Amino acid sequence: MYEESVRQNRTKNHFKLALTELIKEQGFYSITVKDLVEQAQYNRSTFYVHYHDKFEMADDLQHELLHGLEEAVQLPYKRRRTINTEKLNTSHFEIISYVYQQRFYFDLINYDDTLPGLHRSLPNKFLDIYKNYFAFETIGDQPVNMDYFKHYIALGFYGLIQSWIQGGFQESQDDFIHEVIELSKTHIRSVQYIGDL
Amino acid sequence: MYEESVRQNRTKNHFKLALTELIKEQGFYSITVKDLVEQAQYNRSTFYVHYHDKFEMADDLQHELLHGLEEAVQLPYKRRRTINTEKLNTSHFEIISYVYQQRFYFDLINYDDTLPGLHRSLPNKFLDIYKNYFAFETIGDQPVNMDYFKHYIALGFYGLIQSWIQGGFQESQDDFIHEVIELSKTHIRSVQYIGDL
DNA sequence: TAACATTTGTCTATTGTTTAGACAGATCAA
DNA sequence: TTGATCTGTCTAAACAATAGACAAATGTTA
Repeated sequence: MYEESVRQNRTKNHFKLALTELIKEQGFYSITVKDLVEQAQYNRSTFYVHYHDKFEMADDLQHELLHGLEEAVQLPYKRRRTINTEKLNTSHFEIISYVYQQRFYFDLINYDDTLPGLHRSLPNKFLDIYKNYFAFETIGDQPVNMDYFKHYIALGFYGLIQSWIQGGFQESQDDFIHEVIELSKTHIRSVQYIGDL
Repeated sequence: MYEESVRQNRTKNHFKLALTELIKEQGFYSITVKDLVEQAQYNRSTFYVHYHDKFEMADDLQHELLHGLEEAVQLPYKRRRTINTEKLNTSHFEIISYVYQQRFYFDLINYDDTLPGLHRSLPNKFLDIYKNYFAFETIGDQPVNMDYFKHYIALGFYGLIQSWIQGGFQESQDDFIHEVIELSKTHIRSVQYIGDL
């Protein structure tokens, strides 16, 4: 496994930024490598040093974003917020924080001709996270189909994030968190993060 | 006069970004070169390749911003907005556009311990611009002290920009432009841009 | 104020990224 | 079908970024 140097990452980040800008302007499909290097202000050779083609690059960006979400969930409690977390666990804050911090990129879900596969992979990542990192307790003794339940919760949370993104992040991060808490009080009362047990 | 390469400018921009972030975090005075290179993720040697010290760098950033304002005024009419410009000339739109586009940097006026001299140089630049690029017609036949008048108009416009910045750009660019137009209807009816004559 | 630690500014040699330019083949548009 | 543009690959050369050392200046603490 090769480590990527700081310099290489810097260059790749410039390309990712350029790609995102161009997707918003003209859509993914019509973008050429020439467009990319002009936007990013690099030589065409430089692009090929880092990527084989624009699809590899799009994958790289997409994986980075999805991986970032997963990492956010696993963050230790250092960065815990000074907010009443009675009903919402820390991981949810970290996810929201990460999305907001990377909002320029997550904004890509507002476009149709965007990172290939993003519209499927992003909700799927939320599902994954709920499957792998969260445990639930049922309230009362009525039996629940846990698989359905996780789908329900995961996609519900994704829906909230989605509407926040689609609204152009009108609400501040803190306002949004409060909204989510209010909603969770009525609907996801039983969520428990494994790390909390 | 040496031309700076694209690569050099890219590096300098990273440093300028880092400087701005650090000013907002800890103020200008206490920033060391070490802090800067850590924030910008460069080697300390690299900093000294581009700048003699942090003051030279701060000057560079400050001049870039002021110069950008002046260039905005001189922009041709290509980028003219599709808005009713009856009462406000194109240059005002360009200034507002530039400030918004560079809002991360102009935000620096909200800090006390910031780019040295910025709190004087910025309003002065507005004055300069009014002196050098705008001509006025007096309405009616009462004589007006033109020097006073330009100070009045220039600082007034700066005040509007300032409160927009200080409010964290709450209003959208278009909303703000409309506000300015409304105000200008009552107060700066006689402004004429030389290029418009 | 003495001792210690940190930061500064300058310098060299080395590393490694970015570059220009060429090429044949693929794709696009008229 | 022709001409134009874009692709992917490859070189050698240009150049920016780096590690590391140094003496001097500055800051900190006892």
